[in-house]
Amino acid sequence: MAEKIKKQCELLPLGASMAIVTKYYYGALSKMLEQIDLERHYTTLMLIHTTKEKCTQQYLSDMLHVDKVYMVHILDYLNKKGLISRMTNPSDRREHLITLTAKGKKMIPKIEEAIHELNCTALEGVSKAAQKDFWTTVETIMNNLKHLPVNTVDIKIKR
Amino acid sequence: MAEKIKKQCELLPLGASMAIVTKYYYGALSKMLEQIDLERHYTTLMLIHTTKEKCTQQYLSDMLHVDKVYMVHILDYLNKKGLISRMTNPSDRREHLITLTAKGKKMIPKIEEAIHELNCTALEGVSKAAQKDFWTTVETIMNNLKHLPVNTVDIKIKR
DNA sequence: AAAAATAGTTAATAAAATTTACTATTAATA
DNA sequence: TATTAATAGTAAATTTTATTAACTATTTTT
Repeated sequence: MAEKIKKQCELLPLGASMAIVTKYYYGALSKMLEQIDLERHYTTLMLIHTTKEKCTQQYLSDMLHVDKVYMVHILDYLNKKGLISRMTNPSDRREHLITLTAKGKKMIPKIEEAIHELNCTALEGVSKAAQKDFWTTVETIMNNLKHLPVNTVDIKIKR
Repeated sequence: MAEKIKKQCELLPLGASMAIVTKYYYGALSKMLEQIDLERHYTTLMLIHTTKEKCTQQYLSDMLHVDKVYMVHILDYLNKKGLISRMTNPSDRREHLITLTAKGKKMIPKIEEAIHELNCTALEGVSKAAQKDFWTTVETIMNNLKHLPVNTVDIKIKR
């Protein structure tokens, strides 16, 4: 009978490798950006900058897969730094539209540059074709995992 | 002059995508394993099981890229659950060798199965060749980022 | 023998994330 | 149209994850 050989990467959680890459990446990014007056939440700031959509807090939460409660905290932080402002959407007063302040906009190029540079560093030695395949696989993985049940049960209590 | 077109994935941190995959993955894994009496740190337990190396706390910290201080906390948790034991290495009494208890060993198959299943789910629709390329790229990224300076300065004070 | 390095721990703190319960507003529906 | 349900965001409390500094014990280096 043939031995059933399992590779290390099949047995260790795929998520573990992703977590390690994430740690390395953000560790390096915050080191690269230590000269600017912002220690955290570069990604949120960049998303506010790059999005063409109506930028509500819920939108940011959905895009970054962060709970809206924590998003409040992130935006409070960015707001305290004077980088963003919240404005009630007059056509739907539940929504707060998030925009960059002048100070926030001024900070974008440096962050943009650091991200671009770090992305390039990370993918050094990976051919353009392999990079494309990599992103395709990442997207497939996301789609495969997206709709699996998770442990955050949301029981509605009838009052 | 040619426009310099930047793709979304070039501007948004690569780490952001990795973070999202990580979240999805562990969310699904802990859902799959909600029937066992262990809510966290599946990866650490699996690594203790799979490693052929001398399994010290420092080794686990290095492999999972978790600070040794936090590793103490993780192992305290696993120990409280009765899944691991610590034993001083007689040939180097600084080291504590970590092993699974009988209870710990008994838990492995279910975790192993869940990880294998979830890894397969995650990579569904990705050809074997593309999977191999994916892992190669992940490893390249890790190596490219591994030695970059990070923000955790470690100043030794002369006494 | 003294100094430096390594493995692990403790306590304190900070950051990230979650839970529950809430207000305000809009959409659905009976 | 009045009630109910859903959505967007907030507040407070708590838990989990991670970091920092200071420490003991042991081994290695000089």
